[in-house]
Amino acid sequence: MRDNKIVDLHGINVSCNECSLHQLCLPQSIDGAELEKLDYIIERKKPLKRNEYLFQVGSAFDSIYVVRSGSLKTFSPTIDGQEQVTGFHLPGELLGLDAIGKGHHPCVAKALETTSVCEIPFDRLEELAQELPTLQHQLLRLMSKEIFDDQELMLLLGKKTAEARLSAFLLSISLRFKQRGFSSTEFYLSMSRNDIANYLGLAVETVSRMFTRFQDDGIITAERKHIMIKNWNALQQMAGISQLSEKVSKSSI
Amino acid sequence: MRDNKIVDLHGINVSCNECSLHQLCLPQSIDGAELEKLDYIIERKKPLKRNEYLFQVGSAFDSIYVVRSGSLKTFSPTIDGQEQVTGFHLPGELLGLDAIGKGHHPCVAKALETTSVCEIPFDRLEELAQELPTLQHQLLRLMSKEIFDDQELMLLLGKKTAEARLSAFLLSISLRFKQRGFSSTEFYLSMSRNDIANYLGLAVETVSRMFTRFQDDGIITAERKHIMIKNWNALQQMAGISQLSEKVSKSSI
DNA sequence: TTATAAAATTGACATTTATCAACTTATTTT
DNA sequence: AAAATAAGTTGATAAATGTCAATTTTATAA
Repeated sequence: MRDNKIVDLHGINVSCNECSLHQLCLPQSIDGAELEKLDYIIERKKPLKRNEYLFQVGSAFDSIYVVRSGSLKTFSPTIDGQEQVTGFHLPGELLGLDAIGKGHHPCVAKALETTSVCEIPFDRLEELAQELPTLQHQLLRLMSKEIFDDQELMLLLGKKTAEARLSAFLLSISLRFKQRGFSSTEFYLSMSRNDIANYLGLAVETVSRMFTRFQDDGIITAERKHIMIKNWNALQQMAGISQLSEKVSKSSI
Repeated sequence: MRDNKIVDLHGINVSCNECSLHQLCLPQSIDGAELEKLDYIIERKKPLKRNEYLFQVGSAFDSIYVVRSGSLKTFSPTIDGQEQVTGFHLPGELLGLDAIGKGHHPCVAKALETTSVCEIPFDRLEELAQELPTLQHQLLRLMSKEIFDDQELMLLLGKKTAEARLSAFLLSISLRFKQRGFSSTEFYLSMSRNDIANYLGLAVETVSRMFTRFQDDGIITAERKHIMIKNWNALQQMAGISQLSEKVSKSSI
């Protein structure tokens, strides 16, 4: 998995400068010669096909990754040989930050669709951050955002009812798309119902039933993976989180 | 809350050098003159009494905190005026890392008992990290550990049954005590059953019943807040996580 | 100390959700 | 295109959990 050749995507040299995710990513705060330095250390790997792995449990940590397009899920194996999904990763989001401390990845990252990522060798990033105060600052901000987002998700998983969990999940996905300039009311879920159920600590059947119920109530339309949010307020009401939307929209990261 | 005077605890000047949490904390990787610099910027605040706040939702972020003794819970207000507990913080653990990105605290931190913390002004820490590569490295490691731990907890909250959640919770607390040199088989839970239930997304009554069931099955003894773990394997079995213990014990942070 | 309030436990019951099974609809593969 | 496989949906039922109420225990205040 990790022996993919580095390629110029579609024959062009994709630089941070031209990247649509620039604002969300590390280069946000630097420019000119500094940006070139960062650009230089970033490796752009051959896109992953669906079900290919970016890294495996226990594999050595040496890079963090930014999703450029597509999406991945991360999961941990459980005692009974199942997997437990710990997260979904959309364009502009980082992967691998949980591995810095231990030096190896605590989870598996698997592409949910054709997915391309930027690979940033961490030791070189650290060196660069030592040189460039604004880069260090941005790196710390991004890690803080990761912690914040994780806590947001714990808020989601701490909900008691299936209704509250699924609606909070849909809102969360929706807002993440919005942050990246995509529609927040119409999108495709790249993960299966099974993955969603697993992630939310519910049975697949319960998730399926909730989807049909939300649809019957006119709150969403869900045709397979294609979701449209019809009644945002109702979703928020059910999710029962006061500041989910404000929190995220206030975000300046 | 934030206007507490800075005091020398019990009249002695507690330095990082003498701190029992040294190994877990930021100074781990530095020494001598460098340690003095760090020591200099750290403020040791007057201990918080039970139910006092370390920070409130929306309050300006300018410091991160390390718990020296005692414990705190963090929580977010929900739409219906309730609180949702997002974490418990034991000695040696950091607070406030989720606020760096936004510049204000997204949750409330409240002392569960008499609690003392070290306050580390973040801008000064950033400056110092710019000077000292090993400190930058340690800071990144600690933030990574925070992300890792959060994901561990999402694994916990993703469990379907109350049994699995409570046992995973007890194991998690136990291992955190162990990491800090306390007993992993006998400890006091500083949080109420209500806080535990809230955190785990369960009803208080369910938590209470689980405690009695675990006790009847000889897996633990629980006398109010005093917990003794009698059958570690059974707990692990119920938690259904394969590597919880190994993961944590391998931890070199 | 006594009085009062809060926290924890227990029981009865209603509701929700998981499980099992059947079936339909997509998606791959041959 | 047909066959095979996987994913998703729906129904019936059992099990788990939430809710309500009563009670006991512990903590706090007068």
